[in-house]
Amino acid sequence: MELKQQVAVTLAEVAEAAGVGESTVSRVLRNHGSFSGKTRERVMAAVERLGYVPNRIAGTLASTGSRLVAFVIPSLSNIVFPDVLRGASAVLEENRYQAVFSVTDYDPAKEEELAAAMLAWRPAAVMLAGYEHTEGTVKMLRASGCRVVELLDLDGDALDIAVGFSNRAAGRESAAFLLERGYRRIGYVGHDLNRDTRAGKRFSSFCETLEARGAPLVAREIVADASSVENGRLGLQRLLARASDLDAVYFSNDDMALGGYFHCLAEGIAVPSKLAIFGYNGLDIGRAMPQPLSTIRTPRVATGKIAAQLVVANAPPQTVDLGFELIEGATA
Amino acid sequence: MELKQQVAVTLAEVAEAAGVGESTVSRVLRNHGSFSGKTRERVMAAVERLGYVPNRIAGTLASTGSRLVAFVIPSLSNIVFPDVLRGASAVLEENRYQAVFSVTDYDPAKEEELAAAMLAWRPAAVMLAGYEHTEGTVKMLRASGCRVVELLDLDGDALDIAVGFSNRAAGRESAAFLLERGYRRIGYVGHDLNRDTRAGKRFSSFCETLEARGAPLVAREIVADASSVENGRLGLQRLLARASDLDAVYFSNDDMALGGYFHCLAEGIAVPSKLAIFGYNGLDIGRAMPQPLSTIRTPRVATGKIAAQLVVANAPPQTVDLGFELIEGATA
DNA sequence: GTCTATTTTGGCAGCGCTGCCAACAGTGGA
DNA sequence: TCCACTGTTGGCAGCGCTGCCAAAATAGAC
Repeated sequence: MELKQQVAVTLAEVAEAAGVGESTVSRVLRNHGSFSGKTRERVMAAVERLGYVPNRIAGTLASTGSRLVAFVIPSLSNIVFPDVLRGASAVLEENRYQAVFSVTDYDPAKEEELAAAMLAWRPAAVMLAGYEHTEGTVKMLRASGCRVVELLDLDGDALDIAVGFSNRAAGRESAAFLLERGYRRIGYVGHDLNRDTRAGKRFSSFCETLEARGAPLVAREIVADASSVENGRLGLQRLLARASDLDAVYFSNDDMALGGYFHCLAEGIAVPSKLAIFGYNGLDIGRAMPQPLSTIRTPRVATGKIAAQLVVANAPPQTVDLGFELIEGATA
Repeated sequence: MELKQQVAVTLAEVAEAAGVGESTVSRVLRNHGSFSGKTRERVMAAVERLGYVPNRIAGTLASTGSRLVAFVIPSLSNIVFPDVLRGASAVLEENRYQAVFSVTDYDPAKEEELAAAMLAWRPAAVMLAGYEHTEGTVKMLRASGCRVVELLDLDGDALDIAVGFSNRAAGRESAAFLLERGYRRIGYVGHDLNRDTRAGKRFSSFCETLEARGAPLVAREIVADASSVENGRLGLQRLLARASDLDAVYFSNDDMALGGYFHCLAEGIAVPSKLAIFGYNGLDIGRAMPQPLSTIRTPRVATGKIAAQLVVANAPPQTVDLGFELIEGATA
């Protein structure tokens, strides 16, 4: 196929071809320092002619900071994280930063391992989900000297920068909403809470609110693996098998809720008159449903965007609460 | 907050602390070359004590190849690409490779720009979606000497490695399926085809097949922006407003199809007796619908996985057809 | 035309690591 | 005891770039 010309063109070769010094080429290419217009042209011509592509590895080593931003995220199946990446990547690309990522699969030990691997690239910042990290991870991040951004959670103490919203508040407001609508026999269908600690926080504050108002959770069904539409459907089916007289169900997220809604459609359970459904995330799909999903819309893309902006601007340590929005749909 | 100890620990410091030479530390850490057990222990103790994190930037510069794999993908909203990343990232992490990505937003010019930025990191491989690249991109990739993997499309000529399936075949089989089921007045609802060239290929071979069998496409509706459930719903609504007597609609993907299904639910259009719906992608959500979605399941995760494996193994140039599976759901 | 202020330029020492090579042990056999 | 061998080890020259500094060129002032 193509012949691998392993030997890439170097700065020195460009300098020679343009008949100038290396540092001059470097200055021209980075548009930094001073040089004459004539020099600039000659350098650019040589760059063009040789097809020179600067070596950022060398550049980063020689200068101080890298323009890499490392994302250590729990999952790519849960749309939340692609959304965050999407918000961040636009800002990063504009500012000529590069996004690197790895996926922990919600495993703190793996997070530690991957964070270490990331730090080896000396990134400008490391972005992580939430506050629950191993001691080792925290120690490493602290010692690294690079910026740390914790995303999508505000219920805890930030290491450096935190951007997101309160999951506890989300759980609380969801409960309050259902109670205000008059639901009293409320159930829950969720996915693995030990791993997804943010879902766990929502659930526990949801339950606390219900109890405080005298209508404690009636039943719950936790599916073993990750959240999905199918698991939501299955979860609701199982929950109703055990507690058929529920009047509302809170789901760990919109995917699960959609599954629950499908179950109701398939079984002819009237929503919300017979059973109300409430989700979490505010995915676009919820708006397109025959009955718009009642849920909480979270600022996922904005979280990524703001996080990236703060990193690019090298902002001081801070916590940014982007809030969330309760969507009064037609399912609860 | 945390004090930034900008000065990271270096190999030399570890060597000094352990009372050995730099190369010895390097050998121990990479488990490469020979060294005694005693030396190993002393080195590891020093590493632990100082909290040393190797600098991969320097390592990569000094050695030949980098362990970076660059993904230049069109979108993160379309679940297809997170799925591919997911498949790849597991393999890459196992092999201590690092994934870097950027998002082109389906813009070839942006792809060129971003590919150039990626090449500056001297990645081991660049992964791109499909075959449609600018001349500049192709030239750059060829000259770079790094592996190039083109994903999710096989209808064209590969630069180096290609992994995916034929979108034309997918369009053809979708058409054949609908025709065999007896549908004759078929419409199409899709999203921006100029940008998503793979959707364009599916559509054109779909139409060709219909025509060849004497039942040309009756009507089509192309929504302006990206695919989404809402756009699918809206698209079908508009399409039916113009052509109310269709008996089947082919959607550009499952998101769009789901939107169409929701429209039917909301309007009381019986599926599939009054109107059949056919999608593309085989998302999990389709299985959980009250009526499972008829669609084509594409090997998205596997595409990422195989691509990563080939890169890790430094396999020779090749084209891998992973095929796809037609799902006979209940909507067509 | 001289002299100073300013702009433009090149040389070169690193950045932290790897890879090569030479030096230095141990080990067993003669 | 000496020799050849295998197993360990350290020194040091880069990898390709940036940043500093001094030198050279140019411009401006008189």
